[in-house]
Amino acid sequence: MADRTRPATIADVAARAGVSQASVSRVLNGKQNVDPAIATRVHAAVAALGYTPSIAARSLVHGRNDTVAMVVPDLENPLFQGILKGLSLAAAADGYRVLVADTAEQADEEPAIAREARHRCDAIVLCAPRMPAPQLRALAPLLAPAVVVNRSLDDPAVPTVGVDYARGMRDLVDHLAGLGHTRLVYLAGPDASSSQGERMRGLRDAVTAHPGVTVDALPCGSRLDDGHRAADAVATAVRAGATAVIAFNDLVALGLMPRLVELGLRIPDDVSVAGFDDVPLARYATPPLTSMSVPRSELGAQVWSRLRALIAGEASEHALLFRPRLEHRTSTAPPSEARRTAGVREAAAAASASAPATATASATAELGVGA
Amino acid sequence: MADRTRPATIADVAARAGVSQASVSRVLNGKQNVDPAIATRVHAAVAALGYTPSIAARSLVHGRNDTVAMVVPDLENPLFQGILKGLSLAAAADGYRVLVADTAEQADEEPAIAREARHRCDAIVLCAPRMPAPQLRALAPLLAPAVVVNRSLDDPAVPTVGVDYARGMRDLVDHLAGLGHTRLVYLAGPDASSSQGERMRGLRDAVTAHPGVTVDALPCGSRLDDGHRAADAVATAVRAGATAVIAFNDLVALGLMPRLVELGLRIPDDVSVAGFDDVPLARYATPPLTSMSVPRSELGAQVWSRLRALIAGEASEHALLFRPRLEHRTSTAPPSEARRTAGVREAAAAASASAPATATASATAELGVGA
DNA sequence: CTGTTAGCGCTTTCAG
DNA sequence: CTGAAAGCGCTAACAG
Repeated sequence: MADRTRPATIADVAARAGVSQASVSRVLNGKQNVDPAIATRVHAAVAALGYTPSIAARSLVHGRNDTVAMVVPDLENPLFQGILKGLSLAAAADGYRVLVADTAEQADEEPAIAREARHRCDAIVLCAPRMPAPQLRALAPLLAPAVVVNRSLDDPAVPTVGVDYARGMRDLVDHLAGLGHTRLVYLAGPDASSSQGERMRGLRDAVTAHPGVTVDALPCGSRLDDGHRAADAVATAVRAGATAVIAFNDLVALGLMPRLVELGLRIPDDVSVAGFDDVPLARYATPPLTSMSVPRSELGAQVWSRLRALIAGEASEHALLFRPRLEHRTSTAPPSEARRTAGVREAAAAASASAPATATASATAELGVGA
Repeated sequence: MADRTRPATIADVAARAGVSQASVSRVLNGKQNVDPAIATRVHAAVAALGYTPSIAARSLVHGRNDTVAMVVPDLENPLFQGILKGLSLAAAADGYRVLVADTAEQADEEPAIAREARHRCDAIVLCAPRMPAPQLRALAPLLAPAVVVNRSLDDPAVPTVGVDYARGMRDLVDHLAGLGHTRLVYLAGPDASSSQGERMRGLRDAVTAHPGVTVDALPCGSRLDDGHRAADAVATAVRAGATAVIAFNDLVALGLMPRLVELGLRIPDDVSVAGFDDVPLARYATPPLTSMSVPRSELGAQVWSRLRALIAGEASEHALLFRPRLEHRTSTAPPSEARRTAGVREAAAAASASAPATATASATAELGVGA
């Protein structure tokens, strides 16, 4: 039937149906009023030839290709995955597809990758937590239509969909303080990460609001391994009187907890642990991990909503910020009375048995009110 | 300088450089020998105009757009993510980008989604574990160039990159049998999943090879929740004498373990638990989860290697199958002597205290030699 | 209502 | 070695 050597073109269909290409185009795009008889013949020809319009040709004419790009630093991060999924599904509902560009954490390559990806698509979603703010501020407008996700940007022309990390941290500290914790440890994320900065801000606000509470920041990272490696330092801090740990995110918390247990600490009896992001596994951790829930998919969906508006030529909407929600689980509880009141703890003794005594105080930074 | 209203075209560059479009094209594509003087002027014009070739126009002429599609049933599955990441990175190294098409588990929509995605790209990667084999066998060739990942397909024209799930299961049972376990429980994945079928095959082989060993298959699923929900049934089986559980994958195992502990069972003292895939979190689970490691990124990289060959017009390579590697961790250990020899167990009593006595025997299927 | 005619921006013969 | 011209496949005026 159909000639399998060369994909059928609109000309083939027109010839076969005995009409002009314009008519075929009209029929296929439901334009104007077309004689039903012609429509029938066109459809028949299309079916017989197995014709499908060339995306490339159509893109050239229309100047768009119904595809949007999303650059992500790491496809394996649950947060970015969720955003991508939400975006992908929402965009698909409008006939758009998503092109992914994993920058493999190469922050310096991001601008180039973003431009290239944008060039192939009608719009772009920037997820670049590590990119210096000035650089992002300069880059984003050049990529328009673009929306920035997971961080803020002071440019009304570039919509933003983010998470109020500062507020989330503040709420988390409120939670811990409410339980009676006064000496907290924070396992910090990558210095370059924008959300890390926002978290620190939230922490400072919290410390100001809770005069009796202190938070020591320990350098850590954003992944499972980082959390695992930070366990010794945390144990040391606990021995020195800390009763709760806030991890940069759930991955860090999840990597941290088992090692803490290995070091002889009980969670939450000896130390409470909280994460951030509320990844699916958090509720199934041992013990179930208290976390600040972030609506990953919804972030992606909202990104699409803004991107679509931009593509349609509408003015950019207001910045959107989701407030994380506390998911209180077993990993956080009031400090034991002994730990709460005394300077010396039973648990500390247990911990010191297996934990190295290496002091990491030099890397520690206590958050002052104005710090 | 550059006119910001309309993107510069090759004609603009040609005019500005005072040469023909053909020359511009030649310079930009490094074709033939071009007069250095002309090249210089072209480059200057390009820079001045901020010119970038139109991807759409180029695609129309070349008949390709340096993009490949990948359809996945669920972007949140760690296995698929890993494959996507590996593919994305490998493809990027050759100047290709990846378009993702999440089918949101709508197996019946897959063919349509796949065709649509393929139509926008030069090739496609099919990850469709739930699609009936006959349907896939019929579809894949129509999508060529295409490669199927994570399952096999009996078509020499369609390359395949998969995981030897049967062998993995076999090896896992060997491991468990070697530890002394004889009564195993298998938490089965979705019936429609091809890898579920392969796992069952491996299980049957194993049972045949180990005369004293039996495996009871319990319907379960492929996600955290599924594992969590299956805990009661597992506890019942343990009370009835089972000493080890093999989960369809790590997600299931990770969801299962905490609930098992809640029900009063100790892992691995009362019951050993093993997963499959070796997701990053497995090693940080409580207890660390024994799993069959699958090279996720490598799968993606190999997929790209095959796809690239196909795009280049080379003959399709032989099917590739990775053999999972055992990662023996704490969650599997020899059964306690008491459990191993006696028909009655101490742990069972503990378990029965909190676990409902509901029998799930009706949903159970023991694997016979020829089953 | 339908056919004709220009392009969309780029590459590529084919002359010169 | 370079320019002119012919498309790639499709859509969108513009006439009829």
